[in-house]
Amino acid sequence: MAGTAFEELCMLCETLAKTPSRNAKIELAARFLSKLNSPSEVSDAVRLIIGEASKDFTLNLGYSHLLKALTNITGVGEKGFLAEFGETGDLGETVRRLLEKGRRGVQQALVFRRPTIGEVAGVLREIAEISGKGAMAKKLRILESYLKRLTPLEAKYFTKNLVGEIRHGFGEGLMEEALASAFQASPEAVRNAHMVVGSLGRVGEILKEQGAGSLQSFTVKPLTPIRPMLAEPAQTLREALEEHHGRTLLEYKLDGARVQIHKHHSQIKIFSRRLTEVTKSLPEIVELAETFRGEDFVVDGEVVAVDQSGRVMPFQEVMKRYRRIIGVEEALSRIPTRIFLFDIVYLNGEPLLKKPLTERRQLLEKVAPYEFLTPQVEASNLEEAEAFFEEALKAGCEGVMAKRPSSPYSPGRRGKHWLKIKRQPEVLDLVIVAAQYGYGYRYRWLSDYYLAALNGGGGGGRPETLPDYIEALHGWRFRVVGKTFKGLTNAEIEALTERLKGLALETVGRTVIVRPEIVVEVGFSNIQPSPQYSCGYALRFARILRIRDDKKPEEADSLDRVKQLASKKLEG
DNA sequence: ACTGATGCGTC
DNA sequence: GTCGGAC
DNA sequence: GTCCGACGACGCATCAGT
Repeated sequence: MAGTAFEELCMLCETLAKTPSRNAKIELAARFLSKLNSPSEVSDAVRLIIGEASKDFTLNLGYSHLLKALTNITGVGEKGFLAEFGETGDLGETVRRLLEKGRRGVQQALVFRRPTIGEVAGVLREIAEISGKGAMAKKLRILESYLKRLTPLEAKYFTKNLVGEIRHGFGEGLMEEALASAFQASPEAVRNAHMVVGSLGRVGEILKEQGAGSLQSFTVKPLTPIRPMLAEPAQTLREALEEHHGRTLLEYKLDGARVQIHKHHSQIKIFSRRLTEVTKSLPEIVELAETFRGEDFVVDGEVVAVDQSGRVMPFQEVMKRYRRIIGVEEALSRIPTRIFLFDIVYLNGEPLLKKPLTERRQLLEKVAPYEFLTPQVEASNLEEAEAFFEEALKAGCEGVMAKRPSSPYSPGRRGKHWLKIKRQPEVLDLVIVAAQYGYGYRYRWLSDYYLAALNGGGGGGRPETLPDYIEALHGWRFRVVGKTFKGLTNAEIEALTERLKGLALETVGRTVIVRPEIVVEVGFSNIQPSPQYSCGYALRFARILRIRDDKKPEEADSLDRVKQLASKKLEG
């Protein structure tokens, strides 16, 4: 049977982008999916529609290579490219327009038979599989020749899949619904299968091949990762207690990396939050898991870096271990890690997803020694909760988790069963020294802001990076400590854009350097040592709390204050 | 053998 | 990871 | 309540260029 044209999928996506109603989107996608010919076509289509393809296999092609390829095809330089990009803020749309202008793309495309969905997915897969010496050149050659044979519309969605920005408001959540509708399955069954299988494309394939009934058999099993359960943010402990009807289980929220440890007979595998395998990076955790009781299990936890005395180290430290595959042995002794387990979802042949948390915790305690469990208490009033929260902060945590005692383990879902309560953000008053035009729906606005502290002296070398250049232009009176795009409403961003344009000093690419006049109150979770900013510090999770029109730039916080806060944290 | 650019995955 | 906004 | 899109800093791996 002939495959379905990729062009049809592109037209669906165009329609999805124009359709605001979620139900209508689901209906459109479902109708499309149910028309497809084969399991593999459903799989490919699902991936290409929601941009799962670029996540499923790593292409190692991004903005720069795309620009190179496009320049080779159409002769447009970076300037022309940026000019066109500035019109829409969308890479895929930019490619479409440039090809249309060039005409060459169109005419070439007419020579060829229209590619099918399967062929397009195949090309992406082919690009992903290239590695080794000369890989980038090879990837570029394929990209170029393929862009040439595509129509502008096809090239638009090919590009979107390449860079992983589909931007039609139709993501995983709605695709689950669409698959359910297309193949007469219940959304819960599809969701459940997705949690266990990890890839929606694969779920679609199974649905087409074996029908809705086959989804029932999907459940957690060792050595196959499942999506980890997630938590929803909550502001206060009081809120958490109320949500959980006056009784909640509190746990340390450690600042590390999520791990899922599987044991099957003697084999151990460790998976990350996004289900990539990190077993090789954490040999000491593997060794430890071998000593746990139980033939088969799947446990969930957080791995953190610790110092020689066992104190929890900052997040950056654990990242030096987490995905390392070169020099693991050397790093092993330099940066020891420690595991804190908080859940178990499978034990000796039995899935535990539906069992209440309290029961799972009891089983976990039988599998792993106490010292490897995340500290947990039951709190039934605010005093108990607050005491535990303080204790958690003293131990170097970001805050606590509050979990409903009766809750099941819902893989991949974020809900009120698990709440995370972080400590209050720290606050600084900083100056906006430059701003960058946004992407997607924010492309017309200066939506991303360079934040700077007053300089007490220092700096003044030769500018090497854009932040350096900004600082130099301001006579090194300010030092950039981070960037943020968060915290303002669209209306505020729009208004701020106008103000900033009025303060413009110089434009570099999509960045506008401005007179340092606007002071903003910035909330953040942490100050980290920065290899990127020449002042040596950077804010983590910065967001604007409010614009401080009552403050002059001279009244902003100083870099010295930043340093003080950073060192206080280390002692804390 | 080393460095810088680029991409990806962690939070 | 956080945030605002749309459904 | 749920989903989506817009983007932050950082560390590691890989590849290209020298």
